[in-house]
Amino acid sequence: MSIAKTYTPADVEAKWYQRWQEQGFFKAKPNPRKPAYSVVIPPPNVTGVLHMGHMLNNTIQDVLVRRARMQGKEACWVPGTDHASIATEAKVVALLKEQGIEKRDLSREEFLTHAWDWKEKYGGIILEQLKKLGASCDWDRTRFTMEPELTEAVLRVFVDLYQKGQIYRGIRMVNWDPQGRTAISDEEVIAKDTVAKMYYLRYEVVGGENSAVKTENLETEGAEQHEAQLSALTSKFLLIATSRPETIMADVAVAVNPNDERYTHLHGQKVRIPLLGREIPVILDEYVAMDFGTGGLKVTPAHDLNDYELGIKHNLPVIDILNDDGTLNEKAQLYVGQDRFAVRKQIAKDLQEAGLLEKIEDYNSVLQTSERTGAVIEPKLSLQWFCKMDHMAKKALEVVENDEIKLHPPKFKNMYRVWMENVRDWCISRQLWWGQRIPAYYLPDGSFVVALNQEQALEQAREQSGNANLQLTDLRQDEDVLDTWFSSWLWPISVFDGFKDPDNADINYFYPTDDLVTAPEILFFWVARMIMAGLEYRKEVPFRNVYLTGIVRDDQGRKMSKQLGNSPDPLDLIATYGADGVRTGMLFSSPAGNDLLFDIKLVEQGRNFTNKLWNAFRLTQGWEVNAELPFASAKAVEWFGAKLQATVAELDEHFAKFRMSDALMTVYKLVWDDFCSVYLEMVKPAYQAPIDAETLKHTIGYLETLLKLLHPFMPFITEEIWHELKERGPKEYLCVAPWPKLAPVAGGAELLSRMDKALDIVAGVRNIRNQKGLGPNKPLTLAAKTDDAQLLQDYDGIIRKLAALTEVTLTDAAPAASVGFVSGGSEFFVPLEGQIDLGAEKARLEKELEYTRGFRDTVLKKLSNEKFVQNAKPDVLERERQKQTDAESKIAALEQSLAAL
RNA sequence: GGGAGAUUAGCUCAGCUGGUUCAGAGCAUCUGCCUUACAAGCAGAGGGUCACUGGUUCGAACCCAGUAUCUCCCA
Repeated sequence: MSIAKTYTPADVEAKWYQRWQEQGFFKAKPNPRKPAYSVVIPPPNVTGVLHMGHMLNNTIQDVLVRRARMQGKEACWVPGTDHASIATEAKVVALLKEQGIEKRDLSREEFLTHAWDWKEKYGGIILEQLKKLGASCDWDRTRFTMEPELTEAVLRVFVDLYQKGQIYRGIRMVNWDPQGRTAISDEEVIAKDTVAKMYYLRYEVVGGENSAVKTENLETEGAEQHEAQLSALTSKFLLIATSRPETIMADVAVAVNPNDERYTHLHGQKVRIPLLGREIPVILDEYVAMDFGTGGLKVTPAHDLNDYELGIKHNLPVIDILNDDGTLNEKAQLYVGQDRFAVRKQIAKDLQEAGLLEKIEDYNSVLQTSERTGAVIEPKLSLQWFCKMDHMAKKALEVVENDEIKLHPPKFKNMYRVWMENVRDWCISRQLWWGQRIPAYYLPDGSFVVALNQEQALEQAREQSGNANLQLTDLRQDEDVLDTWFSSWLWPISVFDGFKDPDNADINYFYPTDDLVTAPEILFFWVARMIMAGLEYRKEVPFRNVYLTGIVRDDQGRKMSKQLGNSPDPLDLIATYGADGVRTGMLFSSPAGNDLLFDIKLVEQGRNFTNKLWNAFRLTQGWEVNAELPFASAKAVEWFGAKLQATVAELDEHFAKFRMSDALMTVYKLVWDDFCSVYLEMVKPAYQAPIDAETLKHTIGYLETLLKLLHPFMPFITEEIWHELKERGPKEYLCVAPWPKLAPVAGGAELLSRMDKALDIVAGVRNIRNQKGLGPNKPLTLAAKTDDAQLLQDYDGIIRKLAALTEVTLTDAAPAASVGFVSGGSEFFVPLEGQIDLGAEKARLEKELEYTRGFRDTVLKKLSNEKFVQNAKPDVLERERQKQTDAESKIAALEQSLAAL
């Protein structure tokens, strides 16, 4: 026998992954004889490399998919990647820059050539890495959100929604990313708390007394005088608080609340913008908060959403002083060409020198930043394309509310509802090149048509303009591309070609998909919108269950990130601990929706578990069979059969509730505790003694069942052992073996509870061994005072073997010089000549007696409570009575033991 | 500022419609073991006023109210 003592995953993982692929086990096609099970991968960005979040997410998907496959479903896991418009473009731009090439020097086509090169080179890395993890995707179905077919789907949807009036073009305040130089959606904005400065600026009142007041005076005078001076000052100046002094050149008004008595004298007046001197009106609006700042608000419609709305209401002009890159343009008149933040510093100085800066205060505010580039977002008015959300959101909310789609854990339902009820129109245009170009074509007269391709656009344009001579060259396609999510929201449909060919066999069979596994942070970005698209284009939800994973954090609770350097390299982990070890390690601590505090110890635990399994297998391979021997382990076999059945039922329940961690723990304990520590110890023959054929047959059968249950979690080692156990047919792989479906064992509950009692006796003996320092193998005997002699008779062999007893006898009284324990209602004694400490033994018994009496008393108290007896359900009452009986017999046993000492 | 969720052993978490076990698991800890499958192991043990304060109930970790702390979402 030469099976390695330690399992080495590296030796087998690549081999089995290759065989599975060769056998085509991961391939799925419509099969009317089988129920479909499908999952679409959340397509990783082509910019990414595998990180711990992918490991968790894809492990969970693989567990679900592998189990479904074993359950006899046509399991289809569709992989693919996402073109990640802004992130990829940024990477390519940076790479070109390193080579000394500027994007602006390239034509669109030239740039895209570079981008595609980049995608071909790096875009598939993550998918290759997922194979190392064991992901059982149908690789033939690998899709890319920007491939021709999926691009066509995107364009079709754009045209269709435009024709339905769901997509429109309009000037709106958008979130502008000056670094990416593109608009981004509301959902891509991250708010960060920050301490900013509040600048108090003096706007000179036109026609007021034009004498500057020195700030120093204000600071040195007393409070009363200060007030007096301040009020004098307000007749000359209006004090305005702003966190963005660099935007004053874009001011078109200042606003005060009409109810604000401090400013009544300013109604109908004008003020001058500091430094610039331009006159702007004082407008009245109840929107202005009187208790914020000074109660005066500068109105800058081009650079603030609220101001923009005020501007519309009061019919104010719009002055946009910012370039796309965040520098000031000539409309600002001052500081032209300088960056907005540089200007902020400079203007504060200049204002100070001009005596127009009253003071600067710290101020807690929220900084809006770009999820993609980290740049501070600039609210910017621009002409963009929008997709209406209200109608689609309403329907997408309904299906989650009525559980047609279930979120796991359900706590996310609340979040989802709030978002769907407050959703705003979706800005879908991006000022980038990498992505699907918006299929809108502008005519020379400035009007436009929307069409699937140039030919159709030309046709429409001729019709619309009445000019039959219009040529393609007269048309100019919109320069912008679509938001990446505008392609990913179609993913569950487009991967099955559901737009090109809405009635094809694949989509009819695999759609709706079953489960989606993703991160809560893209619940709205992606999940909600897939639901919208599904309902819009298939009239059916895209999936039934959404399992939301947590964020992988380090053991200090910090999010894993490259910058912190606190993330292990997943491939190193796999190389060190094996894919199976890593998979189980990740799952050990990942209840649905909770963040996972990654700890290498858990991966170690996973690795140890594979080794445990390996050694259980090794044990069974070391046995020699003697066909002459009678079946020696009937009790053990019978018990484990019942245990297995009960556990499989429990396991299926965990899966049904998407409790992956609990499911894993259930099998873990079944294998380690019940199978290895108990069952194998029961059936294991003495050293070099042979085993009987019947016991071996059952044991191998059980091991095979365990391998099946483990396979979704640990595909590699289980497949390896499966094939080591015996010669298998060419198609006979564990990967496609049927999932155990066990019928309830007659009297199973009774079998389990009887064995529990027997094992409790074993534990009692072992405890005494430990206490007395006797070692595990010193031969002992056991005397029992019990009403259940049958138990001892039935389990005699097991008890003696596991507790290393030479004999178990019945007795009426405690033997002299023995240590006792109580189990169930019975009393047990281990005679120990010369090793008894009478005092200690007495103390121990008394302690237990006191405790048991206390317990009995609480039970009695309950039972003597009339209201309890009246109100409690019969089974509860019955249990309490049982407790009383058990406690009383235990007390009697203890009392006798004490008396016998 | 508005909303949601959480608080149970040293750590990470279960605990279903209140009632099997005067609270469970894994890890960690402690004790003893290199016992012929496994020291990546075996056997055993200790460890909790279920955040706090009230209330409802025969009975509360669980239901209700308030307080404190934390997390997330939205502004």
